Amino acid sequence: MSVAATPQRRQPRADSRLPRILDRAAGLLRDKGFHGTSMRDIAGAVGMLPGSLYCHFDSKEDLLVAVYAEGVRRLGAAVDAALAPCAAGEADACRRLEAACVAHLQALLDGSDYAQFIVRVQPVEAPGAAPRLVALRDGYEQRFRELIDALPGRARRDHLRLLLLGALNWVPSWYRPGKDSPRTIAHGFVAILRDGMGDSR
Amino acid sequence: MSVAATPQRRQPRADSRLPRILDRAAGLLRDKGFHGTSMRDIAGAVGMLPGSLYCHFDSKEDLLVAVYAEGVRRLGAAVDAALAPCAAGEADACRRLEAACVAHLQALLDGSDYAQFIVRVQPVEAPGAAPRLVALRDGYEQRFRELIDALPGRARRDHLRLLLLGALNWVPSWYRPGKDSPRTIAHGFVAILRDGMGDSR
Amino acid sequence: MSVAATPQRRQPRADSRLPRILDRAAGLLRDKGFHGTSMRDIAGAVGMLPGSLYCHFDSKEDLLVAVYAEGVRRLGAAVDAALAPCAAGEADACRRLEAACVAHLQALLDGSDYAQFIVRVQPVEAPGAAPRLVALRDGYEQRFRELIDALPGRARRDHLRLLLLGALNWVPSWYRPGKDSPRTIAHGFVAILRDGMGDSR
Amino acid sequence: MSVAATPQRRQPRADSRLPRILDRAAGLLRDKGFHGTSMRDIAGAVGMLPGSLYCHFDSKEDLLVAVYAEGVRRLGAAVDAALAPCAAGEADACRRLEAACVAHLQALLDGSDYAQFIVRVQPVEAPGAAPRLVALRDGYEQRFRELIDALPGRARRDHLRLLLLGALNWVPSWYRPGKDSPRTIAHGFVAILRDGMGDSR
DNA sequence: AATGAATGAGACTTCATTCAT
DNA sequence: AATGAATGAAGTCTCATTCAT
Repeated sequence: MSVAATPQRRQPRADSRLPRILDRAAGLLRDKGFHGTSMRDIAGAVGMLPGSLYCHFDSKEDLLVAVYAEGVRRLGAAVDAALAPCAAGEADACRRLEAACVAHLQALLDGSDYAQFIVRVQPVEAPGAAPRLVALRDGYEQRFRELIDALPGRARRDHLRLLLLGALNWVPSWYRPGKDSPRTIAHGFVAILRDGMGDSR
Repeated sequence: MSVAATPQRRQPRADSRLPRILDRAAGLLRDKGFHGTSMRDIAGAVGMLPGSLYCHFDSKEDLLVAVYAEGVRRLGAAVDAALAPCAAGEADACRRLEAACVAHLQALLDGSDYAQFIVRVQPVEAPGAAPRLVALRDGYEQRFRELIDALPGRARRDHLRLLLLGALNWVPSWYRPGKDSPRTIAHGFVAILRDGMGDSR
Repeated sequence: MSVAATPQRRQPRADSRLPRILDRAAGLLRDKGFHGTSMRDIAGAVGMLPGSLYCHFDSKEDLLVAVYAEGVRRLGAAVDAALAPCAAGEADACRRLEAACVAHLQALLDGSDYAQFIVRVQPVEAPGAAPRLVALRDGYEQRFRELIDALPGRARRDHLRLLLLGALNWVPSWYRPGKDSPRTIAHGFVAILRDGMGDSR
Repeated sequence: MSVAATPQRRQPRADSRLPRILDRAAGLLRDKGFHGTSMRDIAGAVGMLPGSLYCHFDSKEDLLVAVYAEGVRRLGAAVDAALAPCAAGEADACRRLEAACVAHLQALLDGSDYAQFIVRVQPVEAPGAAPRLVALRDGYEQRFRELIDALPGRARRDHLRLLLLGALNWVPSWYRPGKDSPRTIAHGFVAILRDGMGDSR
């Protein structure tokens, strides 16, 4: 009786340069956008030849999706970690939202290149990748959907969520380090939403 | 013999193709961004050859600035027109802001391609044009600075302005025609800011 | 009453390099085939840069079609010239066919690069161009269809035509200059077809 | 204790993938030519990686020669099998040629990919392999040289052979299955050569 | 015998821009 | 104001091939 055919290993080698590729690509894509970043740029930043990138990705759009997925994974992990200490009882709903916003904004402003890359690159720029990017983004934003649904109050949920996420995601376009910290900004935004403009202290 | 010497006109000829160039460029730049839109694309959309664009602009970045300037001019005019009926007394501050937001958002969602182009193209994409783009944008946003400074309430003015403008400018990335109208969304956002989430009706 | 808008001239400039491009491309394509000849090769042979070829053709396949069309034009003209002196009466049918075969084979062996290029490049090599190539080739071969239909005898017309054209077009793959001349070969082939192998003198 | 020392087998292992490589390569090379077929294509068709092909061949040209040799072997075997029943007496010379032509054309049209590959790929496409390819092809065509030398009649032997083989090899470029069978075409061609066009029945 | 990653060259094509006409 | 042709660089991607594992 023969042994079953041993499956050929499909797992990457230990010294794979793929993580480095994703990291550098995230930074370049954040700075210069999808069309402004060339495969040559990315390869050069990792110290490979442009063609070598195609050992890891079938196309530039596939590379974009891979970076996006890694970014969403990290951003989601950061928010989940910030939420972990707080229980999910309704009494804490507002505090939980605030914690998530702080984590989101910190990732966006202080963190690695991934978060800014995610809010900068518009799916429409890469038509072949757009559906996958939108799905990834939706998966992440589901967290905020649930947090906001758990809030008390009578404001329309969708308006609240879109107002908040839009405002947060727009911050990198005017943020300058050294003034208000991400935490301060996030607190300020949530306070305005909680109390309205007349009563924020 | 001619009638009284006609002063030489300084305004462009009636059949100039420049306005058409700006219009088409606005649409293409909105859809595909600065690096994603080629001079060839723009020329083709107007029915000229790429080289002919250089009769009107010295470079692609100059063209970008020209489109941006025209867009800011239109957007500013739309907001100014919306504000004209309301006096500037403090009593109306909140209503004036709301009118401006509605105009801004309508231009962004219903209007021509210019407004979306302006909120989509990031100055950083075109380094040589960035300072001029930022100056133009700031000139437009000055209106909101003044409107918000005129508001009563204790909330931080800069937080309020950045929260509001960020949220508004982010709308095109999720807006789908046929659901809430731009007016409804603008009202909703301003209501949340005015009253906080607990009390919006 | 205004004059009609003068149509903008679309005709090429007098010193166009397009004919040279076609000539050089024909030679290279004949020698190395479609996939074996690069745009770089062609551009280099004309003394231009690769990208400059795209002023004249939208793609490599379009260039191929242009060379093919020119080749078919020349080949057709050569055969037509050879047929011009002979009247089209049935009595001459066999002589007319012979004249056409001689002209075809001379073009194929002595003539410019175009004819050999045509019989060497298979339409299937360039899928996007294949239908156009086949149409061009059919247009040329129509001459032989008519010549053979005009022959007396009971042999199947299609077999005769395909036998003859196939044999002629295959000649370049074994022909060596200095032995039998194209004229001699053509005469020999036609004689065999006319008389059968037992009686050719 | 083992039975009489088994001589070490020199023949390839039963599970070798080499035959499959040759088969798939023949099909791809027939369809797309030497330059149009990549090592990646071939590897992919066999389910291996491109580099793995170099376990079997030192270069792409060597692979080409191997496929060509296998094709010539098969084609020769088919013709030899068709000739086997007929004795080699002069009385049968014409019938023997006809049998060989039928076998050749059947292999070319109905058979595996090898025969079409052989008549399609021109030795000149792969300079490093050309001499070997020509030698292999000549070895095969020697059969037809002898068959035609054995014919009665006064027609030039070389013209006859080249006319016939050229016409046969050109058939795949116009053949469409469903109309005349390979056998019918071969019979038609040989009849024309035997009797001339005036008398074919 | 085969893999997965990499190489270095080169593929086709497009880019912004120039310039004589 | 516009054209048509050209430039030189750069774009994404594929090529045959190598090699440690």
